[in-house]
Amino acid sequence: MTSKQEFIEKLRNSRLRPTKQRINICEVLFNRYKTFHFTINDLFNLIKDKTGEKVSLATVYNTVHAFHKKGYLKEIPINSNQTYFDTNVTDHHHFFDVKEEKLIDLKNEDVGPIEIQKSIPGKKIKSVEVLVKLED
Amino acid sequence: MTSKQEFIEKLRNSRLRPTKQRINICEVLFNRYKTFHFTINDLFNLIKDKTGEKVSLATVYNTVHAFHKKGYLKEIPINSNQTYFDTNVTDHHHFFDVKEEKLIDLKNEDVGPIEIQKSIPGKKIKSVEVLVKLED
DNA sequence: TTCGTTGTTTATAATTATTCTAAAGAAGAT
DNA sequence: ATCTTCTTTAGAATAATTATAAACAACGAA
Ligand SMILES: [Mn+2]
Ligand SMILES: [Mn+2]
Ligand SMILES: [Zn+2]
Ligand SMILES: [Zn+2]
Repeated sequence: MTSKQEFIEKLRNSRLRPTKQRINICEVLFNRYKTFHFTINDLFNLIKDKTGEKVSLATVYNTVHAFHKKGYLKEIPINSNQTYFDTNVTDHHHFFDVKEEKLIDLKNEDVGPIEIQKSIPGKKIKSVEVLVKLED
Repeated sequence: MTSKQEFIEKLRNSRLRPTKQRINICEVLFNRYKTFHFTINDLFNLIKDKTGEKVSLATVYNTVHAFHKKGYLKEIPINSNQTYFDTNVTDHHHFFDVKEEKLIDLKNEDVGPIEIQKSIPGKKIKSVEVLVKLED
């Protein structure tokens, strides 16, 4: 996903109007080779840096939540003062470098298949996530 | 762990003075048959309910952090507005019922062994936690 | 293209979990 | 008892996130 046209289509397909702000956010989030792990604040700053245009913090929050809801972003469960998101929405797991406060992808094959043997009546499994904390 | 004397010893062993407040908190946290998953606010309210004595919120925070540092409590990585803690400090994993906002223990045998095949130079693994989100 | 509608952005305020501060109090040692 | 050190506490400060509501932009129909 690389061109502005594609972002516009992507937004249209989700019934999100393709505004200048959302397209800029798409550029920062999705115009990359590698997966991107970020906090709202990371993103907020990168938008200014990479596009030269400022988007209000409220819009960054709104858009990230909209993309999350549409399945374009994944929320990574860690305890931090800030919430982390991930552009890689496939099933995968993470290292979290506690000192650097950085997430690193783990491929499924790096972890192996996880079979949950217990079940709770009336509930079904929504996601299975492994978090591996790293220290020096 | 059941008697007040034991809590006093436990606190002394950790070089934490056995104050009335800390002992009350121990009663609520550790005088139970089953593991206990809680937020600071849960605990704050339970102390009043179960002991009849009020402990200030700041002390609840201080004590939970002290116990966490001493290894008497485990912090559970989930994305929530509040931080969850666990009196079960053994290696184990969790279900998180997203609707009820409740944690449920998973025994290691319910998940199976997890072998991380990837390593990061200069870093070592501190913990491996599986979080299974549940929906209706 | 214009117009009315609906969705979006924004600055700013509100909320809320958590941490900090500093003074009063309690525990421990001598 | 006295001194020191640790602890508790109310309240203030911090900081991430969410809510508000007015200005603005995209859309679709005329
Ligand atoms: Mn979200
Ligand atoms: Mn802690
Ligand atoms: Zn990832
Ligand atoms: Zn547990």
